[in-house]
Amino acid sequence: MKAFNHPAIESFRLEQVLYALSDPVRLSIVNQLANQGETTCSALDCGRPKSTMSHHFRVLRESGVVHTRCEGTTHHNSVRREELDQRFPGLLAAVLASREAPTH
Amino acid sequence: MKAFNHPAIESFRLEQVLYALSDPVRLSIVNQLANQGETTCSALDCGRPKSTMSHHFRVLRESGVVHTRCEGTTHHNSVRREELDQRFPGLLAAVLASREAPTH
DNA sequence: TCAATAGTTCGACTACATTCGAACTAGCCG
DNA sequence: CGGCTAGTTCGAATGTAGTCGAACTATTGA
Repeated sequence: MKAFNHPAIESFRLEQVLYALSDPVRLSIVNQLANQGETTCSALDCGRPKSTMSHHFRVLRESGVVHTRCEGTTHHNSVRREELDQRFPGLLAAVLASREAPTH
Repeated sequence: MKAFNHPAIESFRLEQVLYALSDPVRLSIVNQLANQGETTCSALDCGRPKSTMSHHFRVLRESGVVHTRCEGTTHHNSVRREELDQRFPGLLAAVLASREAPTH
């Protein structure tokens, strides 16, 4: 398959990134990628069909959050950590650190 | 007017906060509140009718981002800085710091 | 060449968001 | 009381997003 067009850092838009991260499925994807490093689409279990997952990966790619590397028929996804941190310092770290509600 | 029900810190949900901040109008509101401190609804100029602004303030209130204090007929709005920072450390700061694209 | 696998794209459906005008509520002041 | 002002709520119109099955593309391997 052909490679994807990933947006350049300068064209990242804060609203778009926040929107991409505001969906539970996508937030779960990003958390898993952040924990496991590069991961294929099918290795993430979100209990949803491929077409749905593909849609969410596209949203994440187009916002600049995720990079997809094609190798044969498999797609290796990773979080664009350095670039996100350069453009929006501290944002990703804050989001990743805020997964769970505090114990009460 | 009667006071609003503001959610408690424990019930803040990350997705909801990110979603609230992912709208340009609401992001503008939050930025203005962060800069100016407590501000009335009408003091914010977003070029939109009252009903639209009221809707956005409600979204911001219900997500926990904004607190509204009623005094007579005017509503004083402010960002719930300490509580947000307690629940999602660094998130608000990162969002507020990321307003503009870098010079290029 | 044929089948299997990984993932995308398309189309349809449903649900929800944004927007705004109009009507409403509540407090203030003459 | 009557009018003014600040802001909410309602309802309708429009747009957009999430979901999924079905069809498709591309690659690997027998």
